[in-house]
Amino acid sequence: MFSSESTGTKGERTRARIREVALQSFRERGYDDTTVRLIAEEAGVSLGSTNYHFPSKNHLVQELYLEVTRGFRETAARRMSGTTDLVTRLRIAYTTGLEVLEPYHAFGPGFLAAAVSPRSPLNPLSGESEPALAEAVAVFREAVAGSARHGIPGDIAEELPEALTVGYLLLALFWTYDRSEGQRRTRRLLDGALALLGPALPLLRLPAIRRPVRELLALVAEVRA
Amino acid sequence: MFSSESTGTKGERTRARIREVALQSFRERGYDDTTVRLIAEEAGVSLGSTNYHFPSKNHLVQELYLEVTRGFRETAARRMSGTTDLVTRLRIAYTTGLEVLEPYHAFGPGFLAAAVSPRSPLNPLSGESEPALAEAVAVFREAVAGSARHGIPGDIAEELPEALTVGYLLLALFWTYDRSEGQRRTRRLLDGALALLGPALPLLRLPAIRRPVRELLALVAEVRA
DNA sequence: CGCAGAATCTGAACATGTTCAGTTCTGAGA
DNA sequence: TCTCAGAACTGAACATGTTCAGATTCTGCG
Repeated sequence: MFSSESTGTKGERTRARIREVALQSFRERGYDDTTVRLIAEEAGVSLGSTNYHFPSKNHLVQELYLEVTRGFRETAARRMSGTTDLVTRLRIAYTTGLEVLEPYHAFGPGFLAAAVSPRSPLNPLSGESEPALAEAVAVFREAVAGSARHGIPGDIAEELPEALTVGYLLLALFWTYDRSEGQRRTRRLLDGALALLGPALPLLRLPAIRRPVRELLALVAEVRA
Repeated sequence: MFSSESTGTKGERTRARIREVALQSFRERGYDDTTVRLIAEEAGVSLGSTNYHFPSKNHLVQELYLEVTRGFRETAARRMSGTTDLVTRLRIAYTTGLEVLEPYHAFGPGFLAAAVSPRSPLNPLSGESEPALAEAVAVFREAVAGSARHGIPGDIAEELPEALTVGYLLLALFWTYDRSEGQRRTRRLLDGALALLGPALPLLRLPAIRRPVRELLALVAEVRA
């Protein structure tokens, strides 16, 4: 509520008001039921005004992304500070990542449909989402950086944060589809993957494993919309 | 062109004509530039008529799916018949899967956006896509069934085809994002994954590996929109 | 053949995101 | 205080997918 206070130019205030009304509506009504006309009405501006401040409806969701990923980063960083074990830190990162998405699960499909197209500015991998994506990558970079004795070869460790972030996006994709109570299945998927990570890490010392893994990580890390 | 011949009831003929015009347009113009009004005009029917025969635009893409996956199954089956090595068979299956998608790469984003939402009938994992998905699962079931001495524990082999199909969908997702010439990067991703599969298969005999893998496969195999 | 009911078809109307030509307002400098 | 360029805003118009009440055509039966 404070951000729509009377600070900045008139334009900035209007923009903030639209932003706030939109985010509130996305949270309450989801993506589809939040129409641009509704936002305009609740913000007390005309239809055209929303498009003056935000080029498209998707740009408004972008603002939501940013808010969510910022919370992600802060919470995850705080929680990870207690341990230096890589797998444990990753578990915290992923679990927190699912937690911040929680309030939006009911609306997952709507957001997902708008988000997944490579052309959409809403796509987490698109250039316009870069700030939000950067927050997520930072979480995993910290997760890796703060861990000790994980014995991961340097060249692989370097690509890891980006690849782990893609992993988070895939986990979120699974989560969107997951209709089990409390998204229990997604948790199990995460548990299984992490359980595999422990025994698998030492294998990275074998060239027959390390070489393809490095190649895969590089490809995945570079994926961009 | 034969399917719009004068066979069946009048309704069936109109339906076939609409279907044909739509598929042709999807191939030429992609998803977005194929408007329902355009289809109606080219098929010589009214706007409402298309919605009488196909409840929505997405249902028309469903028809395209089916045609593509049928080609996928036929071609893959023919090509796999020469070998019994699991990894080789999988390579053939996945490579063929990418090949049948080839003509649509330019329009990937449009189709993808329409397809990915769990609510969309267009979603490969939705109930309405079941026939198309079944064709794909059949490809991978055959790939596994026709291979010899792969040494995969029975309980895991059972879930494998469904999980491999999800793998194909993810590969297609990566492919959609892949803007490298001829989607070279996707091929490399596939190569890397398959290179990992060879050395990894024997590890399935270790309980610490097998247990989480089985859990993961089960979760992934059951994913439905 | 004639007719009733079902199948098929029609086009206007609606909701929604987006565009844009034009209008109003704001604030810095004279 | 006055001016005016640019910022901010407006609402009509457009494109598109979908819906629906009604018109038209077809089909089988007497």
